[in-house]
Parts: sequence; C-alpha cells; structure tokens
Amino acid sequence: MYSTEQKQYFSEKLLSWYRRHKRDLPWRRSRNPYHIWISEIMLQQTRVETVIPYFHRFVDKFPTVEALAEAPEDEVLKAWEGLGYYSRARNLQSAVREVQERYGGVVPDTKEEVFALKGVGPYTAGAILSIAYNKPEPAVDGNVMRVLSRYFLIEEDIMKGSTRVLMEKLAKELIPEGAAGDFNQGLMELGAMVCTPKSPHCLTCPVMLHCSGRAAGMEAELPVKKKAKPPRPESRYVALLEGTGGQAGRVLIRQRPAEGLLARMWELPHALAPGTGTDGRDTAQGPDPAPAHEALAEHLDADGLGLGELRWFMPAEHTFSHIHWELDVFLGTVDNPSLLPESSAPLPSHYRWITREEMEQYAFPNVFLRILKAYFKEREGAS
DNA sequence: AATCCGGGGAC
DNA sequence: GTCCCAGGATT
Repeated sequence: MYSTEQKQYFSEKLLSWYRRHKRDLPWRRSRNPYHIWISEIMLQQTRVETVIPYFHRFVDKFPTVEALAEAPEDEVLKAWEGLGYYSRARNLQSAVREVQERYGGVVPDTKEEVFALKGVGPYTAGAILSIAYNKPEPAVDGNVMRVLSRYFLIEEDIMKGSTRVLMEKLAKELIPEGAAGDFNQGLMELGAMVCTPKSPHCLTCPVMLHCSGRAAGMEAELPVKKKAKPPRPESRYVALLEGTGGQAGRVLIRQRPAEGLLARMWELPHALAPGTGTDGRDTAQGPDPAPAHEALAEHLDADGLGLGELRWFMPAEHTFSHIHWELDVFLGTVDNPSLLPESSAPLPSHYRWITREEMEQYAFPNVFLRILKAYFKEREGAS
C-alpha cells in the first residue's frame, strides 16, 4: 500500500530519534509492568505534565499489585481526585485484583489476557505489551493517528473505528525487529513534541524528508476529524448547608451513586434548576433565592432533610465532555429537628457532616473542592 | 456508530 | 472562547 522505502525510512529514523531525544519520565525509569500499566491508564486523555505528580503519589501509596488489590476503594478514588474519568481508577483496581487472584500478582504478557482486563482497550493493551514486554503490538492513540495520517497522507476520519483499525495494521508493520517498546513510545513522543496538533515543527522532524503530508502541504489540515457535539448546558442550584448545634462548624456532603457521572464521588447537594435556559441570572446580590429554595427543598425532602432559609454565596462553572454546569451556590441550614443528636431519625448513610479537616478523607470532583475551599477560606477570614 | 465519562493546558 | 489530549465502556 505504501512504499517499503517510505516505511523503512520512517521506522529507522524514528527509532534512532527517540533513543536520542526521549524525555526522562518517571514511568520510563523502570520496566515494571504494573507501573507501566498505571501510567498508561492515567495518561488516557490526560497530559504528561498533569499525570507526573499523580503517578508519583499513586506508586508511592500503592507500590505493588498486592498493595493496590488490598487497598480500600475510597483511598484509591482519593488518590485519583482531580484527574477525572474516575471509572479509570475503579476499573484499574478491579483489574489489579483480578491479576492478583488469577495470575498471582504478575501482569500477564499475552494479548488475550491483557485485553481482557477491565479498563484495558486496544491502545492500552498494546502499550503494556510493547513497553513492558517488548512484544510487537501496535499502540495507537491520538498522537499516533496524527503522525501517521500526516506522514502517509491518510485522509480518513480518525473518529471512525475503521480508521483506528487501519492505523493499527499500519503501525504494526512499522515496528522494527526487537524494538517495539521504543518504537511505539517514539511514535507518541514525536506526536507530543514535534508533530503537534496546531503547528507541526516540520523543520526539526526526523522524518520530514519522506513525509507525504508535508510534501502535499497538507500537514496542518491533517488529521481529518469530525467535530464533537458541544456539551449541553445545565443550570443547577447547590446547597452549602452549615451545621448548627452539635454540628456547628461542619458542612453537609453526600456520596453519589455507584453508577454514572462522577460515580461514588462526594459532593454538595444540588438540584437541577427548572428551565435550563440562561434567564437573567446574576444581579449584584446574586440570583433570587426563592426558586433555588423550592428546587432544593423538594430535592432534600426526598432524603428526609428540611431546608432552612437560603442566601446566595457564589457562582461556579464546570464543563464535562458532554455537560456544561452553571452552578449557583447558596448557604443555608438544615431546618430539621429529626437530625438533632438526640433524635432517633438518623442522617441517610450517604450523607456526612464534615469539618474542613475531614475533607481530606473524601474524594470530591474539582468543582466542589473549589467551592468548599472558598467557603472555608471566607469563614476563616470572618472569624 | 453514537453516547457517556473529567479536567486542564495551550492558543 | 476552541481544541484536544498516551481512550474505554456501554448501548
């Protein structure tokens, strides 16, 4: 399909370039398959600079397959706090437990076994097999598709599954004998450092001479990628409920369900605002508390919590891949005699009254961390 | 094939 | 503001 000369040139030049120019990254300092695995999961949709501190902390806290297998899930989630895509953490621990039980703690080295692990797809399987075990398997991610689409002038939409399959076939053919790990990492390194999305640095590229995309003046137009749909807007009311009496100095948090968005993460109670539109919100004193009280009161009543008066505290925003949250945070109290210490009616088990110090024990999405930190900071300044 | 699932850095 | 990143699971 593509000329043997163009392919051989690419493989040889890229491999030698990588060995001379590779960055000194934490997970490149060992061939520990467990550490390689952790790094690959963390690096999914996440930049190297973001991952580095998380990787150090995670490996330090869970140094072996056995240690992670035996850890409480809450601690694993807390170690992942802020990284996003939290199912990665839960799938990783689930898969690590399987490796501990089924393979005696040794990460398997066959395609079938690695691919079968939870959270390990075509890319990650290839990455673990090639980097940790030097097996000649392709590891095709966004970087690799960008590099290959430019060098070989491939105009297929990289969002299509069929294109990834095509790229995997090509990438596998390019792997030099006995150098799968270095070559695959070189492909990604080139994409990260030279063949970058916006303005590729062709003049420093080790394979520019035979790059078809460059020759055609197409390097900036590739890869072809269908645009994603914009996230749908959602307006929400958030309740920052301050404890009274025996709970003075604490705020009320709750844990999300085990499935879906931000699964098992902790958060402040919140409710969808009726009419997700952008109706005239912020005045100088903030939005009207009345509709917020109505929505939050109904929401909290379902958990047996009564809501006292609200006053506006701050706005907040958060964008997921598919949802854009516009939040208005209100301060209030739980106006509910049944929750006094002497009452027999307990707080539902997925709720907690916590102090600022106890925040450290719970994993929060970043948007709620920001709100809580702003709150505790302001309260400290006021006292 | 389309949708769900976070967060942040570069521009 | 826009893009997109060392993707995978689910439907």
